[in-house]
Amino acid sequence: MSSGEAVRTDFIRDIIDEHNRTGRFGGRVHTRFPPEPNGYLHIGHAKSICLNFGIAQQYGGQCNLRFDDTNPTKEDVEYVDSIMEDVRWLGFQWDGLYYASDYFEQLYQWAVQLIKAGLAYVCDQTPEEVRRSRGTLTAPGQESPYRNRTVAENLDLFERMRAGEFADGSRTLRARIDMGASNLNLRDPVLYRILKAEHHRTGNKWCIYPMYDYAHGQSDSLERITHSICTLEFENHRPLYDWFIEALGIYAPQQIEFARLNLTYTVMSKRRLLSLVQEGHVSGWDDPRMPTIAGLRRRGYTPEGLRQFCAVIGVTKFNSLTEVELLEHCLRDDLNKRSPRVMAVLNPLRVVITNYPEGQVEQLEFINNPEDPSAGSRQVPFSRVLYIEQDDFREQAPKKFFRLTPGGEVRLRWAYYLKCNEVVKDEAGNIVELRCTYDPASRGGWTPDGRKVKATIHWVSAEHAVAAEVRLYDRLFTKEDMNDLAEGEDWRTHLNPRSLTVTRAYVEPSLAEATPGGVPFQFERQGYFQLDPKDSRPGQPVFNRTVTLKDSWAKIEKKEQGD
RNA sequence: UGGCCCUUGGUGUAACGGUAGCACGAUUGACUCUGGAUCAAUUAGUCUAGGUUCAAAUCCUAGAGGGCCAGCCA
Repeated sequence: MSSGEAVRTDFIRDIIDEHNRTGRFGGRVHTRFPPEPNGYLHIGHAKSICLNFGIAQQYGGQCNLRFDDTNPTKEDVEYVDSIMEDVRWLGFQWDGLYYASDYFEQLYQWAVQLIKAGLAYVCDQTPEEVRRSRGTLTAPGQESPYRNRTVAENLDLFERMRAGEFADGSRTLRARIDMGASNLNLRDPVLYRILKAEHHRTGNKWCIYPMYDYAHGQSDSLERITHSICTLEFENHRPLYDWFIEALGIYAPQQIEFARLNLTYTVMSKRRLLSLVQEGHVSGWDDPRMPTIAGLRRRGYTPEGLRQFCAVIGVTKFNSLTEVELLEHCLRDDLNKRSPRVMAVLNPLRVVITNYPEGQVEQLEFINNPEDPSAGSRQVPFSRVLYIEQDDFREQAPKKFFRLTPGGEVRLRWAYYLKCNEVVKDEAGNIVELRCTYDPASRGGWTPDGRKVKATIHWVSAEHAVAAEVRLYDRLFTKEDMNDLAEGEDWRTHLNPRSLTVTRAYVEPSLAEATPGGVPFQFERQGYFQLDPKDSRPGQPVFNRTVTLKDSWAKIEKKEQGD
């Protein structure tokens, strides 16, 4: 972690400090990040990753990466690979790499131990019967008629479950706890179910698979995890987590729960993200509009920016909704320092400088990054025909608009003063060209008479420009809180139809040599852009807009129109 | 309806019985060859009601509001 990222304290670190004071774990700190490989990681996982790996770093401890792969019907190696890539890209390296499936045999032996202790039994109830006998939030459940089978019978049945003698769903192994418990997780939870499915790592070795509750705590225990940090929805599971550890008489980690990240204008549930991909609302898990790590990476987000964001949002038990503006702030803050400034005209308007000699080309010096003098400068060609941004010219200038207007003068960035003399239109009345004059004495952007212009606009030389595709992204959804939907309302109805805009842009010649994965660029006055790693081709660059620059003109214009 | 958890400006958080602070956002101004960046200022808060205490955002009780739980998902 770089030095700029402050280590904050939070209630979890407070608990760890307390444990260190009392010596509960002998001063040891060992966390783990335990994703299920059933989807791509998203920015909510980044919060968890930064928390778990960050704590390990801060306390001189360790952090494991463990795949919680106990449900073969939903998991896949594609996800395993993407998860490892994402964790590394975020800047973390795990100490131990494990899979819950590594522990299947041990978990089985522990189940036998529970059966022998009279704490688990094989149940023949159908899923429907189990549901009916579980009771409700207010009423206790009824005990299963199979609850009092003998140890010998349970042992025999459980062994035959493993041997594949029974059909999927026909039997389960259940813990013998309390059907009247107010915490429903304690009403004889299922430990093992029969699932004749091929597992991405163990193949067909097993046809019974442990449930999350039965596998997770014991996996933590085996890895000598000290602090098992998870999200709030597992709070009700902690008594069960502790029950297994206690019943088995094994090493006891401490589970601690925190609130997951929610962001405005996006969805974070794996189910919804999967739907977006499968239903084609986005191009894939790494679509730059997705809140996935892969999507954010492709869009141009940096690990530093993401880590800073995770540091700034903090960790609490309060179910919050973080404004996406905070994320964007963290990104701009990082990008601003490191991005070379370049010229790109997104919506080109042709400008002919009538008093500039035909065929003449000048090389003008551009500062690469005013924030970073060591970034140096470069040469950019200037000639008689340029492209400027359509938005930078208004035939009828609104109030407070001080870019180019008929008869008005602006500065071309690092070049000359430019005055508009004539507007050329097509039959339909569209502006197709501006005929302008420049002031030869203003070379470099200053005039000897010291007269001022109110605006500086960007441009590219038409003859030298490189055509590029530029993809502009907006929020994926138009609704701020996607967890706050009306009864029966389909979340898809809030998809933003304008979340992607593609433009045919002209960029300065130096960008022809840009390579994917290289430095991010700031297109002056527009935003930060990164080459698309999938669709960009040499000579045919495709740029993704990572985030816009703050645009105070847009704000003024909106306000003026509102008045 | 039962259990568990949560509640500090618009948003995210800090304050560990003793001055309610920071960041984002918003607004205003300064500066500027990016209407960018930077800098400065302003804005705005302890869910309610009781109680304990010299003193409560903090402890207690009740209420209100929110979250999670009735998968052989995690």
